[in-house]
Amino acid sequence: MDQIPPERGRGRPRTPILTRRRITTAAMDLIQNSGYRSLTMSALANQLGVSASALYNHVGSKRDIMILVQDRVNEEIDCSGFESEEWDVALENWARSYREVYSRNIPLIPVIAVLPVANSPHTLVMYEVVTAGLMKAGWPEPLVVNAVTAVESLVFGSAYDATAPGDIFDPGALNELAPIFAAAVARRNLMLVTDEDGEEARSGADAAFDLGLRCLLAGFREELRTLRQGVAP
Amino acid sequence: MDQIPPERGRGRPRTPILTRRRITTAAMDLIQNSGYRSLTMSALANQLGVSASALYNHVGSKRDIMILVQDRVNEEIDCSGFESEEWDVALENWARSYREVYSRNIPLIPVIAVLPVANSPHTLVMYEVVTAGLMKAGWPEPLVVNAVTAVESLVFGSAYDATAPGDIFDPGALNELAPIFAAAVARRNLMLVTDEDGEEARSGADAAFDLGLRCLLAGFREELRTLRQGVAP
DNA sequence: ACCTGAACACCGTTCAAGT
DNA sequence: ACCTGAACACCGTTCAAGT
Repeated sequence: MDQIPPERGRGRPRTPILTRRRITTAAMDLIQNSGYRSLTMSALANQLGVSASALYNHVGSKRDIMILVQDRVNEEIDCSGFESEEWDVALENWARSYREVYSRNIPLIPVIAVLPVANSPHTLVMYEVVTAGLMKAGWPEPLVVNAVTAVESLVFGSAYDATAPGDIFDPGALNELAPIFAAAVARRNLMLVTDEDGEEARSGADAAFDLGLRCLLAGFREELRTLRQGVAP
Repeated sequence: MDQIPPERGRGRPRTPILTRRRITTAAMDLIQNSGYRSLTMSALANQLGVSASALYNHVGSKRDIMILVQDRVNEEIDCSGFESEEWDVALENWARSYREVYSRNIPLIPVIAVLPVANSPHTLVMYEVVTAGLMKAGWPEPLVVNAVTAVESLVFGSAYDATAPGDIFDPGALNELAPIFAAAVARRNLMLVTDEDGEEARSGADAAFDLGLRCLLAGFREELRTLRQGVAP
């Protein structure tokens, strides 16, 4: 089936030093060790023992590398709940894992959010698992993609939030511009440390995500119930 | 009350060419006319008839300018619903306006999402209106900030989504990796053009945001109802 | 086909020098 | 105090030249 490609020219074929796989792995290592800020074409080339211009024999741009990284990162998202759990529990677990992964990979969000899913195999497999799980649970086919997208939107927004400084809502010197808001922020912060069942203090971002996800899922359940009763047009 | 500041040195005080206000306005003009990509320090300086280094007498960095722009952009968000409407209707209108504004200002999202609200007067006023509206409607004080944050997270994620290409979910050549997902995407697309009450085709991103916002608000209403009945610990 | 090294066209930012 | 002009330390990307 696989034919040995005909050799063009006279030289023997040489095994290339670089492959897209190796470039992706090196990029992941670099990110893991020194963060996205240090992922530059020359740093990446240096890590691979190669000159920066050599990378352009295998990828078209730095954005291409981000896309490769993104597909690999999506493998870390846990979809296992859809095998055994109820759809709403599975969806919640998936959303939590999704948020955790992207709060560690914030610079990927502008990339993935606008990126066609074609050519991203692991991403597609993830969507397949989630879609199949929802449809098996009786979700109507035309709504599934919208529901998944809505959860993703909440996840991306919340991932940003998770990386924000804890005092992001402190009004500071402009306190008198927003007294009611300032009081609510203070009350929220108090709540976070003295949570009834909480030995451990949660962050405001976590509490907001918890509330949002819980209410979104409650709304989903209600939506499904309404649709099943059948609404006459 | 306002005293004329004492003159230091011998020179008479000169009126500066540049102010933070003027810089912000020029930045907004530049963005409006040629987009965020063309907002560079030298282009901005050029627009103001000044050299790039002069800007650093008034702002510490380009990020500072983004923050000034962001506070001005937030003025465009419509909060008027909280004056007259029910809290859920007002919150929905606010979220829709918020998303519309930020889908035109995507590059601000990474800035605002992580930005302390202090020193952003218009942003604070917005939060004040929303918070006051929710609390007047009976929302418990410790939950208000979390609810607002959850809506914002959905809004930011959906704003990204709104700028994505329409065929973002087409599996392309990897179709066989995700057959169930591919079918659901096709079915969704069909739904969009043949919507029962829709003369006008909506985008998938709009449909997803509609579903997400509707369900989130339904969940909020249920949460409030439950809290009002009082749950004994 | 694949890699090197030099060069290009930008960035944001700094700083001595002027007034 | 505020602006200029030159310079700095980077970026991603291109391209002729080598093998």
